[in-house]
Amino acid sequence: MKRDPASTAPRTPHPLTKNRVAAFQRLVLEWYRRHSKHYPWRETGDPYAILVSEYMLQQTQADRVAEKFREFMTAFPALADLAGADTVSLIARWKGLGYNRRALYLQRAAAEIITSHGGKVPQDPEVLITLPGIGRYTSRSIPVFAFNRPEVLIETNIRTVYIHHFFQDGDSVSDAEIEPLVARTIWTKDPHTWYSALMDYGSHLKKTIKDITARSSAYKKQSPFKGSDRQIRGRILAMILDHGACTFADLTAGTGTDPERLKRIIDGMEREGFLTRTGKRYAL
DNA sequence: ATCCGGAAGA
DNA sequence: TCTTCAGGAT
Repeated sequence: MKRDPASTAPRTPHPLTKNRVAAFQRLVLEWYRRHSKHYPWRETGDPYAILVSEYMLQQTQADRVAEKFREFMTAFPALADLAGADTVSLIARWKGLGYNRRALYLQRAAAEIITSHGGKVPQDPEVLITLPGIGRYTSRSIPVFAFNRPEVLIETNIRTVYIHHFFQDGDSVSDAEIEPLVARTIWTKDPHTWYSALMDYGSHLKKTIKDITARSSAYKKQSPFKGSDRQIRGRILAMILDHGACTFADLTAGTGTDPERLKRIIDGMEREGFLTRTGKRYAL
């Protein structure tokens, strides 16, 4: 059933009374008490570790991040280790997670934290959002999970919970509609636990019930990966990781890409800081 | 509104 | 084979 976009009538059927808030919190927390998953970033009090995990978790399944996170933290145990790392070992440790420029952003953020914030991960979302690779969501998720601050968080799993519970028959539900509900229902006694519970529960709902996320206005279908520029970019990075510096001819042959297109892609990667050209060879 | 990865489940 | 993923930058 489609909702009239011009309608401004609230579609939440009942006002969010204290009793209803408490009941919702009990439901989520009780579910979490029985089904909580354990992740390495839930066992640390180190804000740097939370920072790393939040970058890795952007658009990458938590179950897939867990092992990569452990390896990454072993390779770069502290902020300074990451800030001083060479690009090869950085990208090598990131390999498999996808969206590799998150690794570049993360390293630049680490450097900025050292040079401009006294080596301490900032607690204020308005400060965090100035760092590269940190947007609306991550600027709040770091304060929640590193400092247990009661910020308002909305991501795909949380969205799923609120759409399922408060917009039963709603279609194209916007984040603007969800946000006040999230704000009103935060379990302020322990925001870290609260949002962990919401995320695990939302993940479970998505596996159980079909197409909840499709009812969000934030829902978009992705463009195909096969044959895309980002597939070529992945191949370029893999080649250089495996063989070291490569010539343009190496890359055309190795990636099976016509020169004109490859040139355009390489130029982009140079601008982003993935590649440096010395003479005829491209390296990380 | 598009682009950015690549693994994993269906 | 198709879909999704603890989003962000341009």
